Amino acid sequence: MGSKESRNYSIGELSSEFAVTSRAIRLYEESELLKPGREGTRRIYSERDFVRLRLILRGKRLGWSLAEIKEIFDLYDSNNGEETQLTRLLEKLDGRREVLESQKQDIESSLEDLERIVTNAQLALDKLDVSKERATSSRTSINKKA
Amino acid sequence: MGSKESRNYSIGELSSEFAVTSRAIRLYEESELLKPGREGTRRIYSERDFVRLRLILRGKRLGWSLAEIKEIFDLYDSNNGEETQLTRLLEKLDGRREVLESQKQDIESSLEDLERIVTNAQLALDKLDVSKERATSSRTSINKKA
DNA sequence: CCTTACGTTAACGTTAACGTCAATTTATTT
DNA sequence: AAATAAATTGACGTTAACGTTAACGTAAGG
Repeated sequence: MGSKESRNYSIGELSSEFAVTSRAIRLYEESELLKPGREGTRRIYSERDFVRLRLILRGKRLGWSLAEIKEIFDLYDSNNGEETQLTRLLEKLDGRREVLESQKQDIESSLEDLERIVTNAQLALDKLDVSKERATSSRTSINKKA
Repeated sequence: MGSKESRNYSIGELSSEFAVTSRAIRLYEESELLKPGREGTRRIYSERDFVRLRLILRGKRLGWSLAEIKEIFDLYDSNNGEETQLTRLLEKLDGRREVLESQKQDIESSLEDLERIVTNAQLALDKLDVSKERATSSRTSINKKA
């Protein structure tokens, strides 16, 4: 059971894989988001760390702070099967879901705004093109007639 | 034409309306995101400022920096109808759209993750409840038989 | 006139999230 | 063994986005 052939990673590998500096990765450890093992003095990252780093960066792209990300990790980790903990977990998760949903709504509003602006700009641009076309209509019309 | 009965706002009104400090609002001005008029020394905000403030806060909820938000505003404002500007505007807008779309994807991945965790927690909780129910089955079964 | 509420500028403080050395150690290649 | 590459631990610097405090102005109400 539980014998996943899991690779290990050096800090440099993670760094280049995810395009973050090693400084950042160490900071994430200091912030208790990653807990790499040691091989002597060197950090040795497991598959779990790999996954977590991906989650961290995804969180960052959504504008979350390291503290918020840690809260989620802790939440998930503290799942010890006790009813109180489970209930609390569910509550917290629901809170997060709400935030995500409203964030999604913000994005959709933004996309709508963008689209309106794009449409207007396109319209303005088309008008300009039409003017130009008229300005060169002699050549153009010949082509059209042919 | 163009005679929209537009209200004006004091900094305090905006502050309480959007639940941000006046300090923040002044900072947004300093960052050239808002350009309120003056009535003597006091700032007087127009409907346009009102709308922009809403946009600013939406941007912030999406994790954007004030500089990024300003870039968008500038972009939008610089729409002078020249072809080069229009083209540039469209390019930039497309860039923004890509970011928004990928951000949306991040959110959906997060929501999926959440749902998986919730499902598991629910399952674990249900099992606990079932155990409890068995423990009190005498009373329960009477009710069911009746 | 005095108080109260609201607003102003200016300046310093703070926190988060890193960047940037510097000095040293460890591992690998030649 | 010597050189090179990759890591390590401090420690200090930096930027963004405000918070906080001080010292003062202004307008309204009692």
